[in-house]
Amino acid sequence: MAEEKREQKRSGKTGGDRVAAICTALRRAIIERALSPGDRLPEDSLGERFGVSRTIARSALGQLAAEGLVDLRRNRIAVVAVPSFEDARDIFDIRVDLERQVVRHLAGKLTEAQVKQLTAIVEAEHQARHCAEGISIRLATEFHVRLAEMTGKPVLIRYVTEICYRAGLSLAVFSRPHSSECAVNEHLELIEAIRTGPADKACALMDEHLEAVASRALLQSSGARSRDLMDILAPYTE
Amino acid sequence: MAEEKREQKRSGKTGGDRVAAICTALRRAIIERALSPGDRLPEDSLGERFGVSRTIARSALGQLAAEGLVDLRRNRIAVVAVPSFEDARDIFDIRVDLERQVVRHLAGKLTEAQVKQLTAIVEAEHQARHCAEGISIRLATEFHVRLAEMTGKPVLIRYVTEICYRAGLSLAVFSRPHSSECAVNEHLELIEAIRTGPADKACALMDEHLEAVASRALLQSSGARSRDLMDILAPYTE
DNA sequence: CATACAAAATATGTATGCACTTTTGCCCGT
DNA sequence: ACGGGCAAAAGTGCATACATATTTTGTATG
Repeated sequence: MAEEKREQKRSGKTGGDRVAAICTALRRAIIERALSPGDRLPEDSLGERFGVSRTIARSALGQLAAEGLVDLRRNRIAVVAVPSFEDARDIFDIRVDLERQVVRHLAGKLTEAQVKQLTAIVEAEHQARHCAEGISIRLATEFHVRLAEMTGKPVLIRYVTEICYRAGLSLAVFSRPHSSECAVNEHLELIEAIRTGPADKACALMDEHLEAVASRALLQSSGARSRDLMDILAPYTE
Repeated sequence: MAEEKREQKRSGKTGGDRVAAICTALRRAIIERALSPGDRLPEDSLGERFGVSRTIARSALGQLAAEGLVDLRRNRIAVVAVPSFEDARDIFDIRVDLERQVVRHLAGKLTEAQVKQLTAIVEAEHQARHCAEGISIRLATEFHVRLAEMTGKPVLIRYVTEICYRAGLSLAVFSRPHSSECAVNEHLELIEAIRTGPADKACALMDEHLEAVASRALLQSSGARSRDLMDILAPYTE
């Protein structure tokens, strides 16, 4: 028992955790807005689509529900979660705290390779800016997740990642298209501040950035685009 | 199959979620230290114990793994998680931020009934102090969870609850017996500060309290009681 | 023509069976 | 005795079957 052997047999065939694969796919579909809040996720369909049984699909849904991305009610079809306005506000409040910790741990300690990696993401973000809305949003999220990963702290990574995805989902509910796209410049400034600046300065910038993202979406949108079919169709009823 | 239907007969068949029931039971067993970090949790045994099939037990384990209380590795028996020292530190760092938010939202806004409810918990904590170590720890955790619940913010409640349980588990690994028991007085002071005091004052007290709990355990223990069998047995190898 | 109601179609909840993996423990060669 | 290896036991991974719950569809009726 003195030694641990790496059992990395996960290539394609069996073994590679299929539940995790489905979770990853769904997370991405959600963050890219291929799936919208409220969209139905029947176990059968998922299983068929991913070539697994309901058992696996169900397990993946359970996992995503634990992450707050999916709403799971007894005997009911799972749906992509629909965060309330209050949820969105709370999610961003927590996000600010968590990411401040990330910045504090990283300030002045980024390696050259890390800076390059982050810059590459922002670059991709910039390129996807006009053609692919969904991709752009995913990359913006990935920027923050990567940042967290650079702390090397598993617990922090996990919570930041989860809260970032939930924030992205919240924005899908409350933000108008394109409202968060000026974030590209802010991301570049963040990299610079974290690389060079003192921790306090960098933290402040991150706070500012996140508050800006939240404000652009949460405050501007006059209290949520009501997803209720009745309200949506109101203007069309003659 | 054994003909035993020992429990779980609530509301006939449609039973309130049995997975959740098992999760609750296990969480409590862990926080009360009836289960220790590293203890094995075979699906069969759990299923038999709770009168359900492996399917349900497995699902519960998945849920707890998502909460960081259980370690789940492929083809291996699930075990109660064993947080590393770094994990424990990170968990407490995050906890401080989250609970500061709780206090900020609650400061000066506690109702009479809420104060009474909290006081009752601390009272029970005090009584359990000498006879039942596990119960005392659970009540201390419950105090913080209840506090979070009083914000009425589902997202915050969820994260605080989870992090409190993980913190409790961490203490099970790193703290010596009885090291966190003077917390009773601190809890009483907290109630008072939140009830009357300004938000900043109350937040500071909460920070202080949590840092104290963490310090008593994490710093005092000379760098973690290494759970590695090799190190543990070092003094015994004659 | 709108509504109520019944029944098919659809989906979830859970147990169980089988294949595969890990662990345990025994047996044998040295 | 001691260690190595092999086979049984124990445990997980996953699909499937069946019971139950929900949703939709179809139809009869006031």
